[in-house]
Amino acid sequence: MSIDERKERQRAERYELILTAALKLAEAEGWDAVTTRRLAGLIEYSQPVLYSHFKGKADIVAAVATRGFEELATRLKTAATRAAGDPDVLRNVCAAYLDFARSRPVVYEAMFVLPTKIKFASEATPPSLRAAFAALVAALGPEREQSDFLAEVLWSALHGLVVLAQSGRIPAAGAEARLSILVLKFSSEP
Amino acid sequence: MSIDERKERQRAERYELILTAALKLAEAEGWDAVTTRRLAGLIEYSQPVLYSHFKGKADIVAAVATRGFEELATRLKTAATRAAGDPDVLRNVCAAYLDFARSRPVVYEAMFVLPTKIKFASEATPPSLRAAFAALVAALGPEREQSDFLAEVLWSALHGLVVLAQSGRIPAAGAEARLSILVLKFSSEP
DNA sequence: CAGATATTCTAGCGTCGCTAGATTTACTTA
DNA sequence: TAAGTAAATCTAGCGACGCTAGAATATCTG
Repeated sequence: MSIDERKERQRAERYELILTAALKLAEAEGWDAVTTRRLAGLIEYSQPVLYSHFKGKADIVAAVATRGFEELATRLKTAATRAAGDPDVLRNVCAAYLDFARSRPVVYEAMFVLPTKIKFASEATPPSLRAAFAALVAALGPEREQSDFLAEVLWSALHGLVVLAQSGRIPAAGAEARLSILVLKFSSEP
Repeated sequence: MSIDERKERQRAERYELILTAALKLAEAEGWDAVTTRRLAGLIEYSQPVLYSHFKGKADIVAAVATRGFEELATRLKTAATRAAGDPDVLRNVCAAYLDFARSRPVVYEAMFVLPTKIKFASEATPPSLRAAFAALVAALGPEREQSDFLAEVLWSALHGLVVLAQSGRIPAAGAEARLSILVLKFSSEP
């Protein structure tokens, strides 16, 4: 059965090839440029091969997004532990979120902007996504009332800052000042 | 020159016809369903007629968005004056923002989500958009330091709540609770 | 009514996501 | 090793997209 194993391995490699090609192309020219034809050209296979790995273009984007959830969760957890106990935990975690969005804009877009079938806030939510959200909750400090709602509002603010900045709707300058304001508002006990 | 006036009037009517058809179609089936072909069919003219009024599809969306800015500005100003002096100004204005987004989701999408060439935070920013932002600034109370940054963070939070809810990324339930938290955080002096 | 001008339409270009069916490649068996 | 089968891959094409050149029609002017 070693032949089948090799085939399986080669398929997995080609799967990776597709994902990295999609990511590189999106990073270079945006998700609009990621067409099935160009992707097929990049991996040097014909279009239908893509469909033997993914259900369609949306599925490829979703796969990139899923990896993004893992990276974001890791980053947030790292930021939280590095500043554990510190009064700046919240600031560190928020900064990590914003840094992630800044450093991987197209991945962020795949995760949180493009239409997706990935389930949020349900049983089918990917574990990495739950973990990322849990990191936000934790950063807000010890169990308060309605800490889930609180975390959702914080997340909304962070997400708003990211997308409004990415689409040029708020100026790039002043990001630090906005972060400070946000942290101030959310760390002070009412 | 009355003939030319009639022609001008008819052109203006057809312009309106296009915009209302686009809006209705978007409301019924989403912006993806708004194609130049379907739009042409709805107004009972051929496709190229659309291009004698608008530079392209994006231009039509932008026109819908521009009207949305006016409506939003009006709503926010009304909410502000109705509760003037009241300690609940902020809550009222935020609620008005969220209500607008809830009641006109596709218009909101055209304004703040879909890619657009409309300029934000620049000299070319439409007056209605500036007015809407000014209403947010005003709702935050008398001149504080960095009130523009503060308003931008508030706006980000509101926008985040809207888009994450609209895309199913945070649950529909609990909107009231989140609004309360947001207002609490932004109204308390640090 | 004839000619000029403005308006509208037909038809088509190149692109998209996606897929049926032909073809080639790889493996199995006699 | 050769023939036959199964798996993998490709060619070619469908219908829809935004957009436009140039033909056809309607409208106005002299």
